[in-house]
Amino acid sequence: MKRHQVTIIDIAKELNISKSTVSRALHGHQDINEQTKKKVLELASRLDYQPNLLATSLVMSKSYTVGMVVPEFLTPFFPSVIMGAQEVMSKAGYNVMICQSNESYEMEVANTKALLASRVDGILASVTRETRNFDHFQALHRKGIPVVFFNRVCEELEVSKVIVDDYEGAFMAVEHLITTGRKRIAHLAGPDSLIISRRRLKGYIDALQKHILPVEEDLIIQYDLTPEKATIYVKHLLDLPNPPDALFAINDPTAIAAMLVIKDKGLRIPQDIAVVGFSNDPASALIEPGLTTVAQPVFDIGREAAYLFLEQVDIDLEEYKPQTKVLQTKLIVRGSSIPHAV
Amino acid sequence: MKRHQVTIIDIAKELNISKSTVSRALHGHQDINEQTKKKVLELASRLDYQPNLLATSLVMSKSYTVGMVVPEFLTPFFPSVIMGAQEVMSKAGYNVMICQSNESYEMEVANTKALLASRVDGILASVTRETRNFDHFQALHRKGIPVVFFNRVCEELEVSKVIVDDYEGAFMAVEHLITTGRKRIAHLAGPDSLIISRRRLKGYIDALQKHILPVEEDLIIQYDLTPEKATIYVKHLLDLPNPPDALFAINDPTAIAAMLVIKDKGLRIPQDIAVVGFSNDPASALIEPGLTTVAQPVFDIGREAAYLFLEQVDIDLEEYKPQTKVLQTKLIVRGSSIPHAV
DNA sequence: CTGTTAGCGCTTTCAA
DNA sequence: TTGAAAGCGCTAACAG
Repeated sequence: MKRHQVTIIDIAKELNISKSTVSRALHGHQDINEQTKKKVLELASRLDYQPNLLATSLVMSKSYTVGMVVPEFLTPFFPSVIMGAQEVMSKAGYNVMICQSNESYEMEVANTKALLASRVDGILASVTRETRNFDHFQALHRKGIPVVFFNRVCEELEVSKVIVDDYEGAFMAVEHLITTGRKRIAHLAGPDSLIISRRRLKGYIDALQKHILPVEEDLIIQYDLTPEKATIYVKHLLDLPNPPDALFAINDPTAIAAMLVIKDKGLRIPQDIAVVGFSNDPASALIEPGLTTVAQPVFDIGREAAYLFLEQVDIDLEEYKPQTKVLQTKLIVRGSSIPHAV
Repeated sequence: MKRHQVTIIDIAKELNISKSTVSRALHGHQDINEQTKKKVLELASRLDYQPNLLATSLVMSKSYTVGMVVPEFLTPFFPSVIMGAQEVMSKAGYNVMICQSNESYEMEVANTKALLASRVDGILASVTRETRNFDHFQALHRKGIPVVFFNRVCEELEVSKVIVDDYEGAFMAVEHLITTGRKRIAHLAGPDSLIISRRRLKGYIDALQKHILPVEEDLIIQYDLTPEKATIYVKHLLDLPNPPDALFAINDPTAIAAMLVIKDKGLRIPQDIAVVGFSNDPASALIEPGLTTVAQPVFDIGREAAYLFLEQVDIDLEEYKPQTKVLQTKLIVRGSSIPHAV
């Protein structure tokens, strides 16, 4: 159905010049007659000429496009990261192809394949909660395509990464609970496959130990981050013979799900049980009481990932030493941990 | 830096056959020797051959990619629509390129240009709150590239659209407020440029008139959907000598912003003032009291948009008659309009 | 069943 | 300053 789109050949014919000249005029090469250049530009805009990126990319072996694959984007966390990355990428003349794996390993693999087929110049990725095999990223890396992980990274791969100081954030959060008088702090943790889970868990444990509090196995629950499971496990924790007086959740959605269960049970937050999350999603300020949480510099995560890509895109694979940027977190105290706080 | 990626020529050389044969083997054409086919497939997978979509698209003048441009994706509304569209597009063998215009007209224009440069086969779009000129979409349409609008559509363009019954939704919402005893219902409306604003406003007015309630100019405020402005206008409404006893907001973010202002002022929701939103964002169930709102079938919006694209992609431009799908909304009653509701 | 050829739209030497 | 020619990776007639 498509009418033939305008090409440089159309312009060349119309002007009785060669397509090479048109190409040069369009790109403002130096050795070009001002007259012809002007004519070309005029005609191009009159015909609404749009360069065919497919053709350019093919001949240049460079698409000026990077792929971004995120596990979900219903929560504002990843969209914010994407916006940060887009900001710096578009300034650098790159397009960003956004893929969403929907927390499915298979989708993630399909996404990376599709991006590879589109010959992206690089990939910025955060893996799904079920990804345990990283061959698809390994393959990209072997093919010389820069990969930058952010947030949910793969430790084994020797590529650049941007993460936040999950350990420190978790430590602060739990220490805050301890110094405000909590004795039995439960932790609803993420799956062991995600490094962020392991690091936040470590922060939790170390904070307890620093303050000489016991680390109790049955107060630590690792789960797969599906919302329904969160509800089940929180109920389980509350029904314990000796229930916790505080809960540190791996992320805000988990914490919010927990708060709903707690309120539903008629328990008071924070009097009966305090809750702390991680991420500072906008929803954490809406719920009542406000959710105490660990804020991450979302836009910066995206920006830094983009910078790390740009640093390596035009240099030799061998010359590049992967880097890991660690961004700082910040504790946001609200009413879910301290009565009468905001 | 990029090592040369494996091509069909590499495979052909290795096997001492022609690249056409390789191409045929890869695509399972009928006239191909089972033996050679098997050898090709084996070698291809051994070398981790990935077809170059750029080349294929170029020669076929078809990219099997559609672009989606949305005004924002920090709120789950558009991401959900995207997921719906992605579901049907990927089943049909298409990739989806997601662009986010950040509510900026200029970004939107840039997005469409970039998609055109990537030679997408079609575009599914929802315009920004500031878009008043639609030449960029007009241009696509003239070039024979199918455009499907959803949610925030352009009425003037003769292309397919999917919308929800905004009028009906608004009418139901306001009628609900009236039948639960509200007399002075304010409306925080969207900008006049968006048809959804106009239709929801009309639903509001007609509901009032049906119930013989006056339509008061100073209870209707049109605004540009920026969060800060919402706050200002709600304060203004509350400070009126004769303040409203109910507020119907153009969407949930606006309604939630309003609730925060109202609570901040020490007024009770819904006793002093009832609030109703539009969209049924997840946050509307989290805030207290729960926000009464009009639910839209978000995934279906995306799915329908995708179907409308697929219907027209392979037929002649002249043969296709644009359609408008209107999906139904549903009123979700929560505590912000009725005491003791959920 | 397979190879040869042309061409998709573009950039880039190399000559003129 | 410009044109001719080659080639990016692939598909699709057209012969054989």
